[in-house]
Amino acid sequence: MKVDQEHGIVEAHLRKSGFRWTNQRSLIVRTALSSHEHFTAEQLLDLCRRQDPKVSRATVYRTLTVLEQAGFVEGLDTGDGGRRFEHVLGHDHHDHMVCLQCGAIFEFCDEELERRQEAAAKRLGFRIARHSLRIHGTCRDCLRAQRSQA
Amino acid sequence: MKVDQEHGIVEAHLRKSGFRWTNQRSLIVRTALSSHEHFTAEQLLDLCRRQDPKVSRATVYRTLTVLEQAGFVEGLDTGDGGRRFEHVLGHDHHDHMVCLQCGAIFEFCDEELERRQEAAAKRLGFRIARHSLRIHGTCRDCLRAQRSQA
DNA sequence: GTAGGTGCAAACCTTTTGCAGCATG
DNA sequence: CATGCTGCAAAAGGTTTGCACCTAC
Repeated sequence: MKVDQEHGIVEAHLRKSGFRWTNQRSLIVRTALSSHEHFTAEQLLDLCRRQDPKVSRATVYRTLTVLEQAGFVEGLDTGDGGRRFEHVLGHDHHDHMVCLQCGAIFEFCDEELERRQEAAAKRLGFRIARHSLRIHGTCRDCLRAQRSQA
Repeated sequence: MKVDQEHGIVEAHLRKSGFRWTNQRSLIVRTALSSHEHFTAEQLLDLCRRQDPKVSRATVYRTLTVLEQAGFVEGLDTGDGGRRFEHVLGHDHHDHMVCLQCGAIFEFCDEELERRQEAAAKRLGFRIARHSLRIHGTCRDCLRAQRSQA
């Protein structure tokens, strides 16, 4: 199964980087990889606790930090002070549109956008580590709902 | 002076929108307009308190909300849970590169980037309210410092 | 055996809110 | 003079940290 394979990749990478591979990390990684949504730290904690009720919040946060630095997970600000995470393994890079009405997140991708960002960075002598393009607005469904109400 | 003029524009707009024009709002707006940096709410509070030590934190936040909704100010997540604001009056829209080493923020602008975002939104039937493109990485100066150290 | 990781609870930081009093229109 | 705004202090929400114990290597 895909999750098992990716789980193995993460394990190998973290071990090679000198991290210990604990039961908690294994569980958190597996849970994150199985989660196809954009999840909050709190949601991930809940999911993990279904398997092992005594996983601590701190460990989930600490593990998310490790995973984010290793590049397996990406966090994106939701604009209201919170963050959502998504795993990146096996996904192509994409950007996000966030509906301010219903909170839905849509993914999209545009190669040209990427290229122009790189060009802009080069112009300034800046080395890109990551980038985040978020478009906030109203999604098709909410627009439709608004119109039918009016 | 430019700040006075912009201050007048904000005042007129808010009055017209049914908001009251209080001493506090006047002070906060003037201070924000005079601040050419990307400031945090707390920094703005400090600056205001130099003029009037009893301005409250709540009023600064409430005023920032009003200004943001009116489109005079834009907030951007710093990725660490905080936000920085900038005033928008008289500035063209631009995006940001944030140096992860030194925290410096660089502005850049690319019309084609804007157009392609609009095209992507149109494809999904999404109406854009605002968007935020942040590129994280290492700035020219920090890269140079790294190299000279090595 | 010894780093490094974990769980707990408390601390932290930024932002929001309830409420009584005040000032604007 | 009524409503909207302010200041205060407390609450809220998300995340981090100190510390004693535990466990992978």
